Amino acid sequence: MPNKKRDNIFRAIADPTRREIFHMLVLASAALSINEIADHFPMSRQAITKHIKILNDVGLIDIVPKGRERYCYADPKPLKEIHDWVMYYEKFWENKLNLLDSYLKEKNKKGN
Amino acid sequence: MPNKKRDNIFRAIADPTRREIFHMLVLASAALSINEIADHFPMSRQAITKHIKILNDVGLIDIVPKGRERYCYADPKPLKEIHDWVMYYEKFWENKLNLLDSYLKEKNKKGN
DNA sequence: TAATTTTGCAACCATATGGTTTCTTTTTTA
DNA sequence: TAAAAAAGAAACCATATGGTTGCAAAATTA
Repeated sequence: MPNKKRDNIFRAIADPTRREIFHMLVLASAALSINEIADHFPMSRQAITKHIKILNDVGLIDIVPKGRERYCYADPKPLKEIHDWVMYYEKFWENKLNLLDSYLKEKNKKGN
Repeated sequence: MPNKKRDNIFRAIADPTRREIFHMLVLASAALSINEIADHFPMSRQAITKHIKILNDVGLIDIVPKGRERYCYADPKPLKEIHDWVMYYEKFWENKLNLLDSYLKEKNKKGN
């Protein structure tokens, strides 16, 4: 049973440029237009527009049109999906213990 | 300043098949060989081998060769990178408040 | 109204990605 | 020792991805 929504958000945050756009918007005290965002990146406005569309599709960015501009706002709520996924495994790294460690310890004890 | 290690782990978990392989190994009480893993998926052993290599490269899977087999263990520790990234934004979805919400509220108050 | 600004749309391109198949090597088992 | 099993290596393929450029449309400004 594939979780398309989950897949999409994992994909959305996999790209470093998209994470940077998102981060910029979280830090910004005001909303930023497409051009204002694009100005901070070494690539074309169109490339940024595509990234913004992907972020918007998964709900990480809200867009409010105003005149000829479109103002972008970060919305971190969808990250809860990632949060829930990753927290499931927390106990493992917290313990600093995993199956391999146990295996190697057991192996040493037996001396083979 | 690009964080290559971070980029790689985000990329590694972006693929649903890789997340499933990883999850299978976390749940497994014992280590699993490549073939044992591949048997659970509708694709070829070689495809699975490639996924395992990517997971191994970022440290999410440890591999212990034993005879002609290679046993795989999940190691969730590298997920701390994802955890740290996502936790930065937690306060936002916890608040159920974001810039857009504030903007719209403000807008309503002013009645324009 | 004419020029400028902001954006969208569409075509295009190179490379990355996720998959396949075939063959070889190494190890185990019969 | 011969056959079978596990895995790696390499070539190949279709599509996805991240980028580009050029042009059109809508809104704003001079």
